[in-house]
Amino acid sequence: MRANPPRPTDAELEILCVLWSRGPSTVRDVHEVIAARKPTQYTTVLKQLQVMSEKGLVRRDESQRSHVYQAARPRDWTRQQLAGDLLQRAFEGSTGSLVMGALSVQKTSKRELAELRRVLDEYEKGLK
Amino acid sequence: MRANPPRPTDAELEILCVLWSRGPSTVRDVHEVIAARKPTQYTTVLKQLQVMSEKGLVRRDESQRSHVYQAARPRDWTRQQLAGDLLQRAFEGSTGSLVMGALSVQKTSKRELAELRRVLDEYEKGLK
DNA sequence: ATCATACTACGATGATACTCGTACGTCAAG
DNA sequence: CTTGACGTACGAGTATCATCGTAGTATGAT
Repeated sequence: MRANPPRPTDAELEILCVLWSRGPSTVRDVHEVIAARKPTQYTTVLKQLQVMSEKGLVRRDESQRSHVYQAARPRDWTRQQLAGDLLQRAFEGSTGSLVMGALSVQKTSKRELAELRRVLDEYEKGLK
Repeated sequence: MRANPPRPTDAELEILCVLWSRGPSTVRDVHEVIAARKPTQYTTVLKQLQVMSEKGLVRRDESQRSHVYQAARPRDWTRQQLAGDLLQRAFEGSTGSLVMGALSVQKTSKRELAELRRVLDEYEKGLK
């Protein structure tokens, strides 16, 4: 149970996504979702969640026979960490470059572009 | 020398950044830059570069006694890969969320915001 | 020729990630 | 009370990452 959790690994992030979308879940719940995409043993997910609990990435409620796990940090907070981390490691802190990179890899529709402008406006409003 | 190189690890990315900024470099060149930030042995950088060469992340010119390394892929291409990868793994492919995350972690100035709008405009122009 | 310097090659080590099998406990139905 | 279904705990195997020490080779200066 470390105080501030480390950057989640690939497998851990996949599990976190499930928890974020489903809310508090049992191992069985998570396993069903994961195994649907890629053949995975139940105990693999279990072990993963135990480790994640150790790291402080998830919280565990043991009051039930089937323990219930939930993400320790909200989705947007974690996303922010990951974006900031990549920003530092690969983009020299240049937000513009990151945005450009994201735009060019994913075909972004006109609608989404408008949405992005709205995001910028909103952000600027909260700035001053 | 794998055909399409895998996602670079943290240490590898750090070295790639040096190569991108310096251009073709010897191990010594790279080591000097790396060691300035964090105490690191020469042979660590050497080994790293050998492995990266094996993976196809860098190319090696052995014609000189001191081998000369250069990044196998251009900076922007790699950045795009990384952004796209994160986009898929953590942001459900939503560019808007990624941008939002990037904005909120790094204090972005008004000037940069204007720059970002320009980036959006330019991207849209090339779209239709 | 000898010697110090600079360079590459490579094995070893410890840490972490990921996966799975096995052991074991609990509980309800028969 | 036995059995089967379901749950957790945990050790172990394999792979990758990151770091470094040692060995050996080439080069240039004395």
